[in-house]
Amino acid sequence: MNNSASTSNGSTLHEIVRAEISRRITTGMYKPGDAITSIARLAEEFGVSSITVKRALSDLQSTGLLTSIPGKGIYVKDRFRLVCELDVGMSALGNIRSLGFQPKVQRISVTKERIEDVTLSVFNPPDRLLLCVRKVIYADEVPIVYESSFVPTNMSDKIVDEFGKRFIIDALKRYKVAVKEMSFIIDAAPASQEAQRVFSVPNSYPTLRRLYNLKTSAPTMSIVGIIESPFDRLACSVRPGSGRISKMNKKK
Amino acid sequence: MNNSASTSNGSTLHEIVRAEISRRITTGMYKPGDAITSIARLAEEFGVSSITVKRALSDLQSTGLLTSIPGKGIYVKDRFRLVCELDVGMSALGNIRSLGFQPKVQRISVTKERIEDVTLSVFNPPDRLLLCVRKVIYADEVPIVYESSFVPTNMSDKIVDEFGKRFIIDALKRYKVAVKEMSFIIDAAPASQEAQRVFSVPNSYPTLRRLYNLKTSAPTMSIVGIIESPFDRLACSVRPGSGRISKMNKKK
DNA sequence: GAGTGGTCTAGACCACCCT
DNA sequence: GGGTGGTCTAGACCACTCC
Repeated sequence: MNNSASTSNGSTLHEIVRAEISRRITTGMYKPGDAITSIARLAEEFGVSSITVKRALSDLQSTGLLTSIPGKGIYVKDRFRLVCELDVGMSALGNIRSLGFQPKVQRISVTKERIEDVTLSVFNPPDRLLLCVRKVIYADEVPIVYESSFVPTNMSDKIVDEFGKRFIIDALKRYKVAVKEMSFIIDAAPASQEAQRVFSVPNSYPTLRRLYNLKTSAPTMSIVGIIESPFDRLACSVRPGSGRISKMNKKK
Repeated sequence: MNNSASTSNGSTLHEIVRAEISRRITTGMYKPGDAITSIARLAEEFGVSSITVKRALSDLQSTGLLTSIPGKGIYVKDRFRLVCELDVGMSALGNIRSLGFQPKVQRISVTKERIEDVTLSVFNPPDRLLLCVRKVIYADEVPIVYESSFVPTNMSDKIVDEFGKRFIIDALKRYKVAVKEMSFIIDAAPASQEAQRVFSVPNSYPTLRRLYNLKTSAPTMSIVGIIESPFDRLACSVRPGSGRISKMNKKK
């Protein structure tokens, strides 16, 4: 390549190309929303094969810097991320709005199915047919959340209908259902197949997940679910209660 | 391919191959620790080019199912994940031990540097030279945590030395430094360059991160840092204080 | 030396978008 | 029709491991 050594020492060609494109993004030469130079041009410019450029750009899509639209070009992604408190993380609609974004909820499906996702088994959910509500939440038309929630089949239709319109917690609140207990597991994971479609991200795209288990009284029931978000669109803030700090390391 | 339609309908060839290999792992035909059939053999078996097989296997490495050792073969990864409470998440050594794993801490480096990572800027850290302690924590010789912590340069050498041997919180505790305040941001992110080396994972591998900000009294200081873990090795459990649930949705 | 995974290339084909 | 990204292929080369 004519751009000798340029940025960062990645030994391989596609690493060098990746670093250079990455540099052009961070320095603002390629701006968010813009299409970058086409693969063919880049291959010519760098003096490498087009496949090597494709490899570099593919990696940059996996790391969230670029996104491609087949037939059009490869674009620099907008860079904004919401940070929401975990406590209200499940009722982030107000949170989204207060941050200056326009929230939107779109129900994907309401089905009856068994829980197959193994990660939810940490909550020991019932192994029977449950009502599954799936929805997507947008901020300014950008999808930031994909949620699947599992509720008992005898749940009132009215409440289930609400589930598709807002976060579970909000829906329960509207119907005065008291939440008795609530636990979370937070983890990261490659985007699920559905999430890949919804978020337009490639196979191994990192996502932040919140798995939850709610227990309500009056009526008594257990609700579990998964909230999945692209890593570059949402983060959680947590401020452990100060009382807990002193309890730390009490194990065994 | 002779294995007609096999599993899951991915339209493209490498998706079909990926699904089939994935199936062989989940059904136990390829077992954790085992080497899978070589690329050349798979290409022959499926009747596709070796590059297509490589693509499929590469994707499976990105999703944590496989790991490769150049010159030897491609192996099925062991599947175990620690779930630790966020409160004690930073002093997980006892946690690791109580789960039946042998913990080990390895100090990587102690340097003086400015904070460059933009994600830490949410904590408004001081923009001056800080002491940076980097370390890796293992469970049964498997690296599960890569931590970078930034402390004031006037920190006592003895304490800094402790930082390299245990979690920050534990080190402070040992020296009776009181933690006044503590806040976390939890997010996901593609593995950083150093994490890729430490964890032997590819470029876009999903990791779970805990960014923290500690404020201590006697002496008064601010400590920030990042804890990075492979998504398939660690998750966090959080149980919001029950008092907080009632406060939910109070926004605006 | 045979086998392995990883990189790189040249070139073909397709589906798509925009005139 | 010309440009774009995405898939697939055949084949070459390298560094590595194991015997």
